[in-house]
Amino acid sequence: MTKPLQFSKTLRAWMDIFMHRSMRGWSHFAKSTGLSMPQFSILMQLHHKGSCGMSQVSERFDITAAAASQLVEKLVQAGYLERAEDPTDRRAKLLTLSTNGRELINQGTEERYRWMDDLTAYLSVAEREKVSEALTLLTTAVEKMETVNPKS
Amino acid sequence: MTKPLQFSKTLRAWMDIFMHRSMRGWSHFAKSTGLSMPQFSILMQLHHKGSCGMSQVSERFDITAAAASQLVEKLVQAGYLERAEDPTDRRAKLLTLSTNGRELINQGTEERYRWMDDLTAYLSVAEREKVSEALTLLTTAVEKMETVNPKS
DNA sequence: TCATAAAGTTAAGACAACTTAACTAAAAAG
DNA sequence: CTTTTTAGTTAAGTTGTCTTAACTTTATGA
Repeated sequence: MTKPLQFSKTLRAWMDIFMHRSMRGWSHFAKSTGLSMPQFSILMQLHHKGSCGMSQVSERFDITAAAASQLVEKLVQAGYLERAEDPTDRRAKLLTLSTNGRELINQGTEERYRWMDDLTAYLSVAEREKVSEALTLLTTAVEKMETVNPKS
Repeated sequence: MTKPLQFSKTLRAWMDIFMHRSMRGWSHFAKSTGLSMPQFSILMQLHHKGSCGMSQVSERFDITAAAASQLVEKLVQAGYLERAEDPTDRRAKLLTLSTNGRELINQGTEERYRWMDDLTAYLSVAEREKVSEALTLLTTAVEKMETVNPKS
């Protein structure tokens, strides 16, 4: 057992459930903050990448530089983003989350993760151990994969 | 080891990576089909729930009945959704995915899952086994949780 | 050094997703 | 058997995202 196909099936079953629940929480939270989905997504990207330029934003979301510029402008106005000049290239901008932005994302993350924490109650200690190990395996596997074949 | 806090941390680390990658694939695919995110989300909901009425759509996405009606109308026009009269309540409608709709979602699912399949290459057979077991545990835990405290 | 490319902004307008308001039709309630 | 509630639609108008086009400024390369 646990042939590639079986493995794949398990992954997908989990992913289905997981995605469905995560998305609900995610979009709900975005709405509660008053931010649109595209705006929120940009904050999420910055949360992940740490910082990037305008062009990375337009690439990532497949929109024109103009659209990216306008979305970012709103986020800067709202105080969630800092837009500084890139010292190594004065044409470019360096986008980073502001303290408020970081707080917002952390809070959203918190809410989206809560249901997963609740899962703990439905697992024995031994099961938690197993799950914990397995997810660590997956996490490091993804990291390996990304160093070999980086996509962002 | 594997105290609640540790467990929680592992879950979150995995979730972070997972969400980021999934979302990329998901929104990319939605765009490639020509559907907007709200439209695609409705198809996803139907994929999960099997079928539902108009009011469930407006509840789920926190939009007015009018907005839901208009979005659904487009999806029906595009041939992804069937909108039939509910035999038990002639005011209500029964929304279901059409064959095309189902195909579309399956194809999207396929693409969104591919990177996870690629993960297989970075895990030993023993590791796959562990991960598989763990995800099964998680999946059944969620199912338990949902029967106790249903949210959709 | 001069031309061209690249990063970003701004303005004008297209379009999709929403909203409210006014409606039809069917069910529930009194 | 009226009255009220529920489910959904349609129309008009608002707003936000996105595009193209015309720009400014800085970097690159011939």
